[in-house]
Amino acid sequence: MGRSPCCCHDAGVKKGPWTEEEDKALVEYIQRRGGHVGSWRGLPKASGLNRCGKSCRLRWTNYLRPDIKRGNFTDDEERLIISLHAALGNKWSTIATQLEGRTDNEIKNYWNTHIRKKLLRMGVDPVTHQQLPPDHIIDGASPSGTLLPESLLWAAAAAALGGGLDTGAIMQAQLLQQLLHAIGSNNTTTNLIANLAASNAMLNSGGGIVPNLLLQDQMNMLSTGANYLQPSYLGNISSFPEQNMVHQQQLISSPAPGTSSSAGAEPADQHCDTAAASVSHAASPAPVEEFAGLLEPMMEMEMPGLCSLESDSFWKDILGDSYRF
DNA sequence: AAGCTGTGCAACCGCATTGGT
DNA sequence: GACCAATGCGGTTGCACAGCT
Repeated sequence: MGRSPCCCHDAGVKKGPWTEEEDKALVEYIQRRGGHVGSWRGLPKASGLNRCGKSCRLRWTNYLRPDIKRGNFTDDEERLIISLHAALGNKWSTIATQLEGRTDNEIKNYWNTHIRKKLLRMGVDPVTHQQLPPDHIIDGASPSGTLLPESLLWAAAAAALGGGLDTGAIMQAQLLQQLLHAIGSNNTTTNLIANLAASNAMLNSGGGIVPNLLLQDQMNMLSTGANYLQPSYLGNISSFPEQNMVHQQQLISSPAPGTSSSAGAEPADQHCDTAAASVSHAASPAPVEEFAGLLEPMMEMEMPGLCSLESDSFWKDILGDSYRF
């Protein structure tokens, strides 16, 4: 694909930090045009700036735009970033759309300078959001690189969504996580239904994904009841080290995967592994139909808002993908 | 006080993607 | 479908500053 030579390579174009005068010229020019830039490439000439159009765009979108929120990130914002990163990876621009007033560059910087280190300190791989092996925790180096089931699930969800991110879609993906977990664990049907009902009620209770992620009491619910798709360490970010110790102890004392009989109180990550392991060796010819059979008892219950497998191809597609993994 | 080191962040670079012809 | 221009995006760099020795 032919790529045009960038004006940034012109010898006379200024680089480096912007001056107040340049900022003023850029802001005034854009404001004169009612906030509509038109062509960034033509902007420098039209505004009298000796800058690359690309540089102008960056300066505007990352710094000068009037709706940019400055200042420290709140705990809620931090939690949201981690959750979204667990779901989306380094899709900073997509993540930025969920944080009003924050730019992708700002979030990316904050991730690299704060959150990433914090996760490493507590023994969580910032790439996979899974617990690091004990010998990796101290130095925080060399993430496992293994794409774990939760990531695969999210990848499938993201693919099914066509790369878009909307509240309902995330909620569906989260409910799917719950469903897969329920299948993978040795739940009784009653527990399965209770689990699903809990997560479904939670999904239906909020106005959107953001409130669901942010409300502390709901976060507490996650760690004590329903296995929602939040990294388990999100329950209380301020006590990462303490939580890590508890988690380590759980890992040491917990029975081998697949032998757990408790339904709800364990970290979602572990359950996800179990669920996916169960799912992955399910060599049945028609996993989606089999799954539909599991759901049959629930269909007699009142679960408003829970989509049906017959009517929602979203579920079929993702489940199919998940089984293929 | 001077030098060194680590940190945070704005800005840059280059590939990917999109849209028009 | 091929080509090109423009923009979007994520990784990386480099500078300013603070803290430490």
